[in-house]
Amino acid sequence: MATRSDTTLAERKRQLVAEELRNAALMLLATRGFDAVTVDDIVAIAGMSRRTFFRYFASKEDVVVRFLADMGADVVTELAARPKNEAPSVALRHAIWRPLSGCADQPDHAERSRIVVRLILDTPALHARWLERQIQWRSGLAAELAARHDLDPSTDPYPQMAAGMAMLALDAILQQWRPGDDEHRLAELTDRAFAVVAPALDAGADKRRAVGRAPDLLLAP
Amino acid sequence: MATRSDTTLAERKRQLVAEELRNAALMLLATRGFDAVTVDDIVAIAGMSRRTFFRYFASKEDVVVRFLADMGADVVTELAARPKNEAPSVALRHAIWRPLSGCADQPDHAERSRIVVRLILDTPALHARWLERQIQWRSGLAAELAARHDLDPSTDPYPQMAAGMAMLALDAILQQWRPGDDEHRLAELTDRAFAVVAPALDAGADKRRAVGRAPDLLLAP
DNA sequence: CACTACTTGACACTGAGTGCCATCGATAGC
DNA sequence: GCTATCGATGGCACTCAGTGTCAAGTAGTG
Repeated sequence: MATRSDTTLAERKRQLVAEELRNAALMLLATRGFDAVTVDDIVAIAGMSRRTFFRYFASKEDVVVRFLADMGADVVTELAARPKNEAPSVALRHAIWRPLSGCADQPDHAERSRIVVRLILDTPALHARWLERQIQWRSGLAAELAARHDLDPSTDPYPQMAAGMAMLALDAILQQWRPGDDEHRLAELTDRAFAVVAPALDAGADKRRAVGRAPDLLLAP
Repeated sequence: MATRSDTTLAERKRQLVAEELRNAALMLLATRGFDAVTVDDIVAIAGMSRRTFFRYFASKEDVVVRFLADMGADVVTELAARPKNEAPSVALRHAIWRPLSGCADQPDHAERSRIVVRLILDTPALHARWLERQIQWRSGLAAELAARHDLDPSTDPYPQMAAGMAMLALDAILQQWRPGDDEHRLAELTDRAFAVVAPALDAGADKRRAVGRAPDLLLAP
């Protein structure tokens, strides 16, 4: 039996080590830039061996991306918790907002997150891994959306694309996140981003949606 | 002065070498899988040195991704060529369709392309690079869209997100591309994917679009 | 104390990617 | 016809990411 809820002593020790490594990594990467830092540099600061680093993180990119990766699970669970009759644009907007509000409430934690976001968006290698993560979330969101609206995800492109539009909104928000932005400003960015995709999100969720009215189809009707 | 248009002899020789390397690479990668093939394997088949490979391709991923990368430029130029008053959903649909129809007209070339697409979508490392490329196209498309509709891309999230939606559609199309699909089937997939995002594409392009009607905003009006 | 499970560090190894230099072949100028 | 030059190539050595393996240390448990 575990001593407390589900975190054993060993578990907490592991998290401590991981956090130590992450702190050292983020500090170096944010100041010197991604390519100018080697794993040896990181473990030298953290006072551990190179091998230990790779026991905790799958790659150098992983340290950075995982810092924001927990967001993904939050988004999916938040979407699942939204009322079933809610419009997709509203449910997804609140789902995306969940981790953002979590970032924004403590200013120091928010600033740290913002710096990591900038590092990711400005470093091609990190950006690629970040998008890879997003795809996993997208699949989770798509499955949830398909269930909510009783759609077949293997034939209907709506769930995947709706989830993708939520990710586009997230990207747009993070892209415009400026230093010193408070929670109010982030909420404003979120509302604006979702205003763009909302028409598609809400038009497509309905099974009896009107197709074929589109002009100039590649396939003549 | 060049002997013919803009391709010198040396230029054509370079392209020939690149094609030889690409053929060897694609053949091996498609049969054995991405991780099971080393660059040494590739150059052994192509009969060249390891060093030469990296003079033509920036990375192992690059060989595969560049095979489809020329699509990007086509899409942007096609969008620029569409009539200025055309609805965004129509213009973008035809822009995306351009490289797809180019793929689909010769069955053998189409099948080769389809296999490469599957390899990319099924290999995480390749998928990440593929998305990295898409980001570049997205910026190009966004710039073109901003110009078409006289929007300021630094403040208005529409151009970037609209370009992103076009990429989502492209992803959905490629994801559903099955063996033996002819041009007609690809056109059908394209129409269906764009039917999903069209409402947002066409609602957002208009400067005087209605915002604030969205229910349950994060910011109370 | 002995046993077990887990973590760590050290070493060696593969493979990607880069810098450097010697060489070869084609072309231009004498 | 000879040579200087330029670009492409190959070979070599190097850095760095990432992995497998093994020995040692450090808990908890009987």
